[in-house]
Amino acid sequence: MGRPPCCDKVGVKKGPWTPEEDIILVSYIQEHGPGNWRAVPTNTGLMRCSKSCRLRWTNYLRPGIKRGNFTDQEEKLIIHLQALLGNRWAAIASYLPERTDNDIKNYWNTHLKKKLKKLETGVEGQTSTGVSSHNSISKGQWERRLQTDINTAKQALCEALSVEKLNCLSDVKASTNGYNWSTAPSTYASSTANISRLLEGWTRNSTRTGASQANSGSTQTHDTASSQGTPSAANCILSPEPLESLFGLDASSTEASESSLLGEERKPVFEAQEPLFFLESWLLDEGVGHGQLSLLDMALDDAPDQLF
DNA sequence: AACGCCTACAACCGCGGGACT
DNA sequence: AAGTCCCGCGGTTGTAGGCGT
Repeated sequence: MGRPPCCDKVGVKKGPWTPEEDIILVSYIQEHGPGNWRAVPTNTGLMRCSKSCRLRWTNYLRPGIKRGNFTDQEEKLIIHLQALLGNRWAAIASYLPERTDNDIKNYWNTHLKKKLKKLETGVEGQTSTGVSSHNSISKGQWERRLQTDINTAKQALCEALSVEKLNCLSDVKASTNGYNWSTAPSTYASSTANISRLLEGWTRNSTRTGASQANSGSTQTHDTASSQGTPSAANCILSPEPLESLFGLDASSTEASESSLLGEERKPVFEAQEPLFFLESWLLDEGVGHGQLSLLDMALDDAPDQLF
């Protein structure tokens, strides 16, 4: 019954990865493609558990990852999405194809949380309107608060998009059609820069062979999202889904959205499947700052096409 | 110059869902 | 059908580097 056990925990190395380990891992993935993580330690001789290998790949070595400072636009987008989705970092990361969920999570915990806290205490004095404070307030209050959060975030997002829209879109497109090494910041660790060079050849090959390759290259770089039935942002950009599937507005998901609005937990009001251009459409069509239709309304309405 | 505190981020841990046998 | 395991996710921790005193 079942499968053989995962990597035995005896002799498993922990702690920071060395450049040598990185190269071994990258070389292996270059040859076999990501996935089947259980086989990685045994086949490479790495004294790491499969989980650790996967984590190292997805959070650090994977091509197409943008490192370094978050832009204002990214920051605002994260704030906005966090207000909408809660701490669903993987879902949020699907809107920022060049950032990993771990990165976003860290950035939220270290920067944005404090930033928002400061703003709250500064602007609103003693009242706390934090995104996580809804547990202590009534449902009606929470809904109104969420509405305010969304409107505020929406305005910020619009500002960000209007300023950096072109850059953003070109970056996103470039990174989805091929790995955008030109955006890699200079602060990227020298060891991984070497690995980047190593990968460069591989990614060129991968993008050349393109989408027909089911198990390697660009189609695998976002396997985290796609393997869970949640198309990555890259996939969404390249092949937009019908609206119904984007918003999950079949009976079950609408029900889920409604229950999320009334429930204890902050859940997404739409499935995290469509990236920036959905948000842009939403902003541009609606008119920011004075739009009366919110995402809450969207979720409650059964007519998604009225948004566009 | 040395020390201690703070910040940022890489990595680990535990859990849940789904796949596999 | 049931047991087992893999994979991915979110929360948390450990540590290195930066900064102020």
